[in-house]
Amino acid sequence: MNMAQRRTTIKDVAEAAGVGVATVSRVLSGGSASAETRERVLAAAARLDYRPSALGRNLRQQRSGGIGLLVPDITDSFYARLTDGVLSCARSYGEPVTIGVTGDDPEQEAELIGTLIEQSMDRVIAVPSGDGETWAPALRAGLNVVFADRQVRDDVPGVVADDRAGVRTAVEYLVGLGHRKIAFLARHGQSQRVAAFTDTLASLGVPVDPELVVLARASRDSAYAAAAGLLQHRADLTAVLAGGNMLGEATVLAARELHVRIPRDVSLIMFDDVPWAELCSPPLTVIAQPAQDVGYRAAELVLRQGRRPRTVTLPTELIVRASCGPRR
Amino acid sequence: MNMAQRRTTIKDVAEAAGVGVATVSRVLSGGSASAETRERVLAAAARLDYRPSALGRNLRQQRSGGIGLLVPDITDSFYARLTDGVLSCARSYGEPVTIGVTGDDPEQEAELIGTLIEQSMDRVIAVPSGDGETWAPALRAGLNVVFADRQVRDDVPGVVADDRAGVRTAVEYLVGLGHRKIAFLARHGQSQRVAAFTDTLASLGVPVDPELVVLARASRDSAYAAAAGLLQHRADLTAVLAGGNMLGEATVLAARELHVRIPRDVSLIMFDDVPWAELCSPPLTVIAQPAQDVGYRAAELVLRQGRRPRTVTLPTELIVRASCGPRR
DNA sequence: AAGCATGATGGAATCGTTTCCATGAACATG
DNA sequence: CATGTTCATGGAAACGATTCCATCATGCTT
Repeated sequence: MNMAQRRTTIKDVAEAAGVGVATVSRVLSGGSASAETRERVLAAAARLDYRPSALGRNLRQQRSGGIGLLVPDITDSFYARLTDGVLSCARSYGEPVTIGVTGDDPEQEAELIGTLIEQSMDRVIAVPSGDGETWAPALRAGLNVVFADRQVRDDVPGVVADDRAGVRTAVEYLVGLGHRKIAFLARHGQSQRVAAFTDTLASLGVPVDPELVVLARASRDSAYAAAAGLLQHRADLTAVLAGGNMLGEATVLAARELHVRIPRDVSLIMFDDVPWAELCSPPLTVIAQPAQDVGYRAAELVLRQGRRPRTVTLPTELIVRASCGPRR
Repeated sequence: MNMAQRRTTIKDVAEAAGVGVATVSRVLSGGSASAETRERVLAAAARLDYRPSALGRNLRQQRSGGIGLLVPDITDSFYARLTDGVLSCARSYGEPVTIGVTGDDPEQEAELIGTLIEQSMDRVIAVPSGDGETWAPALRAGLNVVFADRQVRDDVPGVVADDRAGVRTAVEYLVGLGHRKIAFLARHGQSQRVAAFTDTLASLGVPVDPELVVLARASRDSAYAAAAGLLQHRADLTAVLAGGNMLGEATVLAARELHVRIPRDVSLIMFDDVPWAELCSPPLTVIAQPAQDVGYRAAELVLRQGRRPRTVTLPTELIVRASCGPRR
């Protein structure tokens, strides 16, 4: 049997090149060495196909390479794109990324943080669940954290999309079309967006009906229940703003089920531009968020540990397709 | 400033409990110890909030915890769900997962494998790109690999969806509706599916037109180009089988662009059931694949290193919606 | 030519854990 | 009582890297 042979260590290379281990280490990490020695060491390393063990290095240097990434749900297109951004930045630094899904549950999040600490990961990008209190112990332990998509603590740098502006633009657009009874279908914890929603309505002189703000949990079922309930009980509704692609999906589905026509009966704007928004019938008007950029910038922030700005806000964009019409 | 203080080590716990480090290690990993000592150690560990360093452990034990996961594109719903399955299984074992995206490019794949080896990851789940030759060095080095979704080597266990059966069912369904000119829009490397496609046509006595098998690369652009080309140049076409959700998306988009109506002008069946398939207009008939299960089973395989079956094949299912009609 | 600066080099310590082995105590058995 | 057995325990050696420090050779300056 082809048993796993012992991996080649720095010691093997040193022997093969006829030098000490210190010299090998120096040559390989760009320290000073004579041209001849350097060549011998490099040749030996290549010949033996030597790869330094990250374990040994990290143990010695008291810092794990690699960055941890915590997202609520990798299945959600938004977080998948965010993850893609993180990976693409991390790759250019040669840093491995360890990922975990929190299910938007602070308890699971805390458990995952524990795992990361055990791995000596000192750099973490997270879409935080809950109120951010979960992060207090990790921060005290000196963890280098950057929040993405949501900002729940002032003492942690973050990268977010400008959802306040996104909401404002969307609401202005709907009001401009004559809508007055506009519902906001939001996920728990999107208080920023809810605030922007009511603020904008108020500033446009449209009466705010608190019952038209409906909160759902992160699951598909919860989203559907919220959307269906809204469409059923509020026949006076003329427009819906969905606070995420899952909520948008649920709204389209519920509308079809209940024979509510979009945009003829109600107009719909969805947060986050996903590929299927264009395939939908009608194609959905959306507030596009730069999900990949959010991830990329967050990774930059956590890798360049020098200066750390408070919060980076990336622009959103209203993409008008065909799911909104004038008030019926 | 709250500088990152030294982490508490096993030595600290030993001192606090008034025992040797060996005893602490034994107590914490379930070895034998007197009841009184055990209690003292546990108390000290809890008091100091001690977490053993995975780095130290792994270095000593010559095996990195954790499993590596290599997928072509995390943005693709199929691979995202597969990843979700891997994560959910890995979590129940308490194993961290390090993820990398290959872009379906053997070169990037090789680079990522190198990174994993540097991390001393000895367990890897991969959706292999190319012909699997990339994996020869890693296997020789004793890496514990499981393939997912594609099977490109006989000497590596794998978990795949039964795409041959899926293709057969789909083609039989289309032929049953009267279709004769059926195109297969496939990604490079899906030779299994292509073979199943032509075999099924032949067995049903339908003449096989090699020009109706079109290959695209993994990108969105390439998929669109292939779909558009097919619909433009083959006006005699009556049905399309799309070999993946990106190809399906491209077909719907291209059809809409070219004013080809689905299912009136051409019928469409898409591989992989994604959430938006139901939102599409018309809702898409699909071959559902158990993406999450594929990931979960692959993780089980790589974690239970005992017996290793050759290949696990999971069933696919034809879900009939509204994108197929009788031959026009 | 002596003294000094410079630069290459290797030995050894270190990181935090597990695990081998020796030690000693307690206990049972003859 | 002597001897053997069991068991808890702690010291020390690994694991594979980096890095401090001492050593030595070389070249330059005075």
